[in-house]
Amino acid sequence: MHTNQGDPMNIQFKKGVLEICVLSVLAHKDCYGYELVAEISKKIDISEGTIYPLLHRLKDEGHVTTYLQESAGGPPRKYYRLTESGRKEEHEQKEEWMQFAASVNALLERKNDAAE
Amino acid sequence: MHTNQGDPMNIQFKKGVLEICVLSVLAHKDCYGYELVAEISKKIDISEGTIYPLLHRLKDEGHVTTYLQESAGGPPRKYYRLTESGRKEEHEQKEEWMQFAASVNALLERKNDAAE
DNA sequence: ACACAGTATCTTGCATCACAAGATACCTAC
DNA sequence: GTAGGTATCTTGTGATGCAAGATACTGTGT
Repeated sequence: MHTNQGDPMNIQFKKGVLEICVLSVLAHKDCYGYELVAEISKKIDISEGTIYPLLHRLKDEGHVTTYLQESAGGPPRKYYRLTESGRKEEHEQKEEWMQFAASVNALLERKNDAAE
Repeated sequence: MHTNQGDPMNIQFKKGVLEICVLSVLAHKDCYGYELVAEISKKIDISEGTIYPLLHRLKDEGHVTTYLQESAGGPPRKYYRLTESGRKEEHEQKEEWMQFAASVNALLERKNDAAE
């Protein structure tokens, strides 16, 4: 798969963020790994070598459960579904991200030294 | 030093972001390391074990130059000043961050599955 | 003189997480 | 059977933030 939109994009920026992205997509609908890569790559480049370990981590932590489902042309798909704990985590991490991004923006957009 | 505002804050979120934060503060005025920690910690918790390696990296990459200056009560301060390359880097990374944050927000704020 | 706190710089070892590259396997079409 | 698209997973590497500590200068209190 290869669905990036040109730029290499700073890898470091993604640290920790891809987890909340996955949780957020799963909050809308159950997905299988390959599908998640395609879905998220519309906005942020992500590779399969990233998604599978991430999904296994989320399962180990009890934030998702899985079920297998046949597919037309290919091996069976492993779907991931958010648990209650996963929904709570999605909400908390989203809040955290929003606050973090706001803090960074406040730092970057300050045009004068005198400010506070 | 200890200037955080309560929360532990997701460490992973900071990866790569602290660099643009440092560049951004230096774009306003020359600073020494200890001062940068205090300045940035108003918004985002950062430790000294992070700032010094980061500043050395920026110097190795030619984005900053340094000069020593006596201080009233304590050892001399090493001030960091942005180079032309540093200003360019500051601008580019800021653009990159803004676009990245916008992409993440777009993913997180999508309320319906049907969207695109 | 001595100890201690505040200021200031720097280093070492550790943890986390994304990625590239590749292995595996299923199915369809040629 | 060979190639390509679908799909999952693993291994090793790299980047970078942190805790903890070492170093050193200055001023204050005893």
